[in-house]
Amino acid sequence: MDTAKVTIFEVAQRAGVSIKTVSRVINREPNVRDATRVRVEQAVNELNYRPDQSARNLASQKSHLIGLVYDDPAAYELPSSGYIIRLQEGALRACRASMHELLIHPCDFRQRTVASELRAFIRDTRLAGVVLAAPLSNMQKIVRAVQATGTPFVRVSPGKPVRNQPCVLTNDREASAQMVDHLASLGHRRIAFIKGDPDHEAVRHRFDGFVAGMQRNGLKVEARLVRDGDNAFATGAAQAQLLLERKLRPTAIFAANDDMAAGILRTAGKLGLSVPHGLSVAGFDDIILARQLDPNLTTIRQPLARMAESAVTMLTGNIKGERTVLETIPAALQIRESTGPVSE
Amino acid sequence: MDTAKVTIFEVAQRAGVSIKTVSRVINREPNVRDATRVRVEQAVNELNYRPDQSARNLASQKSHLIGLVYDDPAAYELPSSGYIIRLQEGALRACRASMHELLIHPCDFRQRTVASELRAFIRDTRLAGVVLAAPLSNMQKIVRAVQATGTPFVRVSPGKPVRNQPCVLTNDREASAQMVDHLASLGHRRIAFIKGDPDHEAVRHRFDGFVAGMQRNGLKVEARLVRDGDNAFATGAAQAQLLLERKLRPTAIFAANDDMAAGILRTAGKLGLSVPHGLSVAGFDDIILARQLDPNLTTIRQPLARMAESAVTMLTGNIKGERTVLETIPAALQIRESTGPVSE
DNA sequence: GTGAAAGCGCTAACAC
DNA sequence: GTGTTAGCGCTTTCAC
Repeated sequence: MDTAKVTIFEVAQRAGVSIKTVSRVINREPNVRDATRVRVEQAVNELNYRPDQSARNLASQKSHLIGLVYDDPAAYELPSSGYIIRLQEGALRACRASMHELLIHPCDFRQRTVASELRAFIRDTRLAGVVLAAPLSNMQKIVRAVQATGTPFVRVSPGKPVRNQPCVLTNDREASAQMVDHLASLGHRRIAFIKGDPDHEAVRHRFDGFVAGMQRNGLKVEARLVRDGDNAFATGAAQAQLLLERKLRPTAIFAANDDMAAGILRTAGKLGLSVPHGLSVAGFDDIILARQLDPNLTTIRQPLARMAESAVTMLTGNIKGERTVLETIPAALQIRESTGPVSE
Repeated sequence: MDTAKVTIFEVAQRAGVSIKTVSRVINREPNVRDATRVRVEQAVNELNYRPDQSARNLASQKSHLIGLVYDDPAAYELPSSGYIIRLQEGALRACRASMHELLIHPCDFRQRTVASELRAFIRDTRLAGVVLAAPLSNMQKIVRAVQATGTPFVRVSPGKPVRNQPCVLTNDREASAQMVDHLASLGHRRIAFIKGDPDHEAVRHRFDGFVAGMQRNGLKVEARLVRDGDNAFATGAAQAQLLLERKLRPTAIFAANDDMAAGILRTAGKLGLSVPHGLSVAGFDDIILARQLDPNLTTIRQPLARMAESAVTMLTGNIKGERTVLETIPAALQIRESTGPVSE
């Protein structure tokens, strides 16, 4: 197919310039006369020349590899696949645009050795940059380990910014508050909330947003209507059972994630309570299942793909001198069938 | 954090050997006395030396990168995320075991330029090997493009083997037949089948397996009970509607994939037909949704992770001289709630 | 604007 | 068994 590999020398020779000039053209460096540039480009095309990445990497001491680091789903249940795929989708988009390649690196934060393992990975691969996804991006032990390598990195996190740690955020707290606005506008006043896994900082913000939303709508957060959860379907189902057994039951339940919201729907079904007529249900994440449930789940969609895309762009852009250190991409309410007006 | 990078020279000096010996130790080459090896390893540890991948890549003309190539899900609906994640999971497992890194590369086979785009990718990254997943692995135009690069590759395919094309297979045809065995053992005789997307070779085998299964159980394949499909939920729902409107309706419907099977369940629900008492439903793929449906879906699970793992192992193993060219990993029936005895 | 020379840190081939 | 000598194909530095 290809004949022997064509190197920068052949190109230089054909274009009648030195290899350095070819190098300049390839790397879009300044200080090349237009005419020269054109000649070189022509030679590149004619010879079908492609620079050898290994050689560039060695000489320049960096690679064109972006690492995407996220929590290892093998340890989770499979719903996390949607989360990961969307991150990858965005990261890949940005990688293609900037001629980088994407290396995926799930890692288990429950393991003692994460930090050193991550350090080794980054060092061995000489990554051009690292994208650190939640929940890892909210664990300072891990972020610091990455930071210590000196490799550019960006946190992708629905959380709070941290000094000196480049980050792509989303306004999940505000989005939660907006969900309360939505429920309030439908006439709901007794709104229950099922919290998420307390280990996930990002998920905690959702409760904060709920509280903020209740307050700004003049509604009272009743302690009994706020339940602990752990992000699992079963917990959503169980807590919903407890909430709906009450004499004065909530007219709406907002769960910190979709899995638990799905559990709520199941319980409502079992209790013969129609949704949304007898009960409104809202979730958070917009997992694939959300649109497959009956009724479709009203939820909040984090712009994961766009966040990851933006993170990679920050990484590959920074190299050329631009500097973005913080960016916020808004989450969007997905109003669907599981929320409706109160009917009492 | 790290001080100046330590190179093979420092290690050699400290161990009192030449750099070549260090290189031998690192690459586990033979011809090193044990005592020497130990001294070198000690020096490596003391200095915390890590070989520079870029340098090795350049010198050895190959990288430690494995490319995982699959159809771009952006063009599909999101259920494919489970498929991709499982492939990645297995590939990553094997990569970690052999000290390789995984580069993911979704690509859209509907695009005219796939072949050349893939070629450029493989060439530019100097991959150590390529794993080609279905449906791409069943498209000869694409397989040949990969083959032409000279880079080792393995097809991951629930399909038929092709001469000179290393492949990890699964017995999906036989698994489909086994599903018919299962249904037949429950007393079903009028079993309908909804075919998949005719463009996907792998999905066609499922129909073949259905026919084989019917025959070996002495059952007749009724043309009217075999419906065309395209892998989509909506199609499953629509075809189920047609099938269930018949005066002599099937007691079981077997769909070529889970999405369509989910559609069947929906239709059955609408028609007030209880599953499995009034109708048995079986799918293929074991997507995440399969266990979330009510009733849980009986289906067939392709061992995707193990297939991808095996593919990467073939790739990294071959390099050391071993040669496996074909491997078959069996798919397993997942008998759940959606199939049960006929009740007529 | 352009070029010459000097590496980047390793592996390969062959000598010892 | 072990060492020596050349590169791998590029980028960098600095001269012109």
